[in-house]
Amino acid sequence: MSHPYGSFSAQRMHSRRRHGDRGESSQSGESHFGNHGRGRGQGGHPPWLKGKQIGLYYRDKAREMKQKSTKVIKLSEHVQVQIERVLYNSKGYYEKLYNNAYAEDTLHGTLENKYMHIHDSQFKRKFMNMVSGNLHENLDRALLVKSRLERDSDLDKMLFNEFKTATQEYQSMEKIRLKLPAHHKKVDILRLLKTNQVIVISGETGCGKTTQVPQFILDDAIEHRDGSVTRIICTQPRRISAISVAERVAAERAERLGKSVGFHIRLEKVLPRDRGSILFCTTGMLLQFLQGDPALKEFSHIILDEIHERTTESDFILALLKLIISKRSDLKVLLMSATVNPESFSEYYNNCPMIHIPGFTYPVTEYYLEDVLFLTEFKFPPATALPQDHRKHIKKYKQEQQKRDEFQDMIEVIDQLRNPHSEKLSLDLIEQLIRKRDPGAILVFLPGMMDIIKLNKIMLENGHYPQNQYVIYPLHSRMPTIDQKLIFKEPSEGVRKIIIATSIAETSITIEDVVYVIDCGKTKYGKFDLQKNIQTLEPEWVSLANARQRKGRAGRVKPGVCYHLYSKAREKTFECFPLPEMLRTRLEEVILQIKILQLGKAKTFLESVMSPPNMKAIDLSLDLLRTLNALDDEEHLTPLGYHLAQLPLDPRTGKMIIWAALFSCVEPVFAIAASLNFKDAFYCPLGKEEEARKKKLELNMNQFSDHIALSEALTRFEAAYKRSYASSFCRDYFLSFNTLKLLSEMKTQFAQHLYQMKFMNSENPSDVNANKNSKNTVLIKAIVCAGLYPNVAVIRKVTRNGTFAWTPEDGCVAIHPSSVNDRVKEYTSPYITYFTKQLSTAIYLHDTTCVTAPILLFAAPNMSIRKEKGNYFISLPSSQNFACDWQSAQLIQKLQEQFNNLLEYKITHPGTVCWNGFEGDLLKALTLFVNHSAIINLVCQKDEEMGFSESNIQKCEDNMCD
DNA sequence: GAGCACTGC
Repeated sequence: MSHPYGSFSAQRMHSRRRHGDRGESSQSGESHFGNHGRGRGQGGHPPWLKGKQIGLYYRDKAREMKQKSTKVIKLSEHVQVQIERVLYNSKGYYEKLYNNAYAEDTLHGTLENKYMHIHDSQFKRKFMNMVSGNLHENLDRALLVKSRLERDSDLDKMLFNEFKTATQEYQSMEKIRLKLPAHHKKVDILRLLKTNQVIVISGETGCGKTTQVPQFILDDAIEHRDGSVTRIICTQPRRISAISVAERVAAERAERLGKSVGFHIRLEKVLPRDRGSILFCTTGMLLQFLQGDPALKEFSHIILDEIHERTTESDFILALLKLIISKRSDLKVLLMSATVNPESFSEYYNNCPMIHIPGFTYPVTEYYLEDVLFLTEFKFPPATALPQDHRKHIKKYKQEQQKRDEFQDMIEVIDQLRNPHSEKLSLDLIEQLIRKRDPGAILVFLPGMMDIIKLNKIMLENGHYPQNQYVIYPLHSRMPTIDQKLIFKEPSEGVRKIIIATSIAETSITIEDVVYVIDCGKTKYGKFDLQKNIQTLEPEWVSLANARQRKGRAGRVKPGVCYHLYSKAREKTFECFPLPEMLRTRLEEVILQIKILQLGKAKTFLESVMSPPNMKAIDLSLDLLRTLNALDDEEHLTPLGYHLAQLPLDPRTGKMIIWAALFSCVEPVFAIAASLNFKDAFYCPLGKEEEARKKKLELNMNQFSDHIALSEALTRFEAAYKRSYASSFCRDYFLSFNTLKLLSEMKTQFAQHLYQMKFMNSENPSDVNANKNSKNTVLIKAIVCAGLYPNVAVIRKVTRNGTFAWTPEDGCVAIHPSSVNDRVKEYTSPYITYFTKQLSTAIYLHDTTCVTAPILLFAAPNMSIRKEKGNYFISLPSSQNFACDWQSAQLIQKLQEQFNNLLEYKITHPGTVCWNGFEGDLLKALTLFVNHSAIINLVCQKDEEMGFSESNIQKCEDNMCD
């Protein structure tokens, strides 16, 4: 019987001969010239060479040196045999499964033909419906289906009677409700709603719109015996607010959650009764409901709250609701926003009516930088970079004014404002301002963590803030708040509370007793730079809306004071609102949503949102989705895209968990996917940064991987949780208990999804059959790399200032100091894969895993083999090249083809892997391959070609020092 | 030597 890959033998001979040739010539080179150094003084080239020959001699010698330092990929005999065996068995395997229907029919146009090779199954039916449907047909179809909101007169009567027999508790709560400003608008709102399908309600925090408006509607419906056809949904941008608002409303109705009021957020819900009820949920949750209920037949009223925040989710739903209401004339929509520009929402909804609820807050006195400078007599450091004539001008100006003593202070202030430093954040100015305030809690807004750390340090070290008189709380999403409850309480007599916060204190965290707000006027914005094609995070001036929100934080319990640390003139340059999120972020997930809701072409739909994103941004995201094989050339969802669109994950991490299910290693990969998508649980504890870093290094277990550290943290947390010492574990390792708890619950959610998709046999993420390879760290890294591919960088230089790597798109990048791979003495491999790359003070890779060449070859979707001057190279789409042994390269490529076949089959025929058959053997061979300890170096490209010269690294370092 | 803030059947 002839070997199916018999041709390999001949080629092997061929390749050996080629290598032999070079071997001989290099040997002869050595023997001729010995160990001569390069310099002429040491002998240099042989004396008999002349002119051009000398040049050629050095060229060849350089090549020779390069060749010697380049190690070549060559599979060990053992691995070769395994791969060859699998390849032998692969012959005809998928053709048989596909019934030969596959090759010819993929060429023809219609979708039915295109996916003919997929066997009839539940998956195929669902998938075909999805790819061939459109929203209008779906809405028409959905409207024919009977809704739960059918009139039921008995129920109407029952709800009415229940409502009329209000308890004492209800009545006492009602007294408080009647005092809210919203109450005075109750009649107007209900009247407006009767004659209009859509209305806009504006009002500041404290006016009671969020808690009262849904109740106005519900109570009115019940009183008019419409309870059985009323179900109100009210969306909130944050999980916490969905819960707390629901709790508040239930309390006002003297009920427990779950009767007429409930909430639903990811991983947690208390649902109210089906009818005659209000459901508070996160905006993302409504988006999920839309997948199963495109006409929103389950609801009579949709209330979108806080739409002025312009999140991607609320902007998306605003556009989608416009389509839905045209087919559902009985659906009422209420858009609720702060008083910033409610007109824009009205205009977007065909000039629908607006109603304003005045808010109630105590007056807040505002001061600007000029006032603050006057007050503190603060001086900025001298401006050194001022143009000469400018300085002369000031001098002259000052001389003229010198005599007018009464204005001297004012003039000095103006002089200070001319100093360019007045535009920069001055922590010293803030500290002096804090020191001179009268009693009352102070809230300071700063742009980022470094500023919080520095200000905290200044205050602790300058001796003006003794612990018995001051208590300082740094507030940042990545910092543990030492005593979470104390921060909300009034401190004891004679003690001053100072909170140093980021924009987290603008909306997410409310501290009631704040009297003074110090607003530095800057915040960090995450954006997407289309020109440079990179995510950025840089401090910028806040918008007027943010500034107003910050000011409002001072007047919650009594009149307050707000100090803006920018001039009145600077304020004139501020934008009215922050840029809508949809214009700042990548659009892959939005596009997948458009596809799963069957809204047609991404560009067409996105043109209909309030602030349509740039076409280039859409193209970039479409390109990535095609690279990931989630969309095809006609922008249709592929079978993989269909799965990915249903997962509550970004598509790259979604791909990761599907692969993990196939390779039976779900626990660690779920942990990593959850951490990358949600947030990692590592805290940055003030003053204990080094200790925390050591703990993270310990969890990395010498694997050179932040991702492994994330996984290990969750594994140990879960073990600790079972034995009830999770809290102390979190304390010891500087981890967030709440984050880890949520991450752990997300793992279960992923398992449920993959179970429904049939990639797992159990809804339990710890199921043994789904975790056969969970201890295989190299495989975990390989799957992480496959999900993150082509995010690969090559480490080039470790300096005192940091670790620098190279990526094809950006050239020089730096590894973020929080990564376990920052400034490692010796890396196991120069390649690192990463999830987040962000431009701040430098281009940083935030989370990294060191990966070997075999892992990269495994992660890449394809590779090419080329021959150059007698040597063979494997080239990857992510720009790495490896010198290789010809036969090994062939085997690796064939193995990859077989793996791609397996993936395509599995994705179109969801199921778990049978480990005792061909599939199992193939995956085992791949696992063996990624574990191959091939000692392989990067084929040395010239530094200049990589854009990686010494001067470039220097530039990178200089930027960082700024 | 450093990551604004959110969110998902």
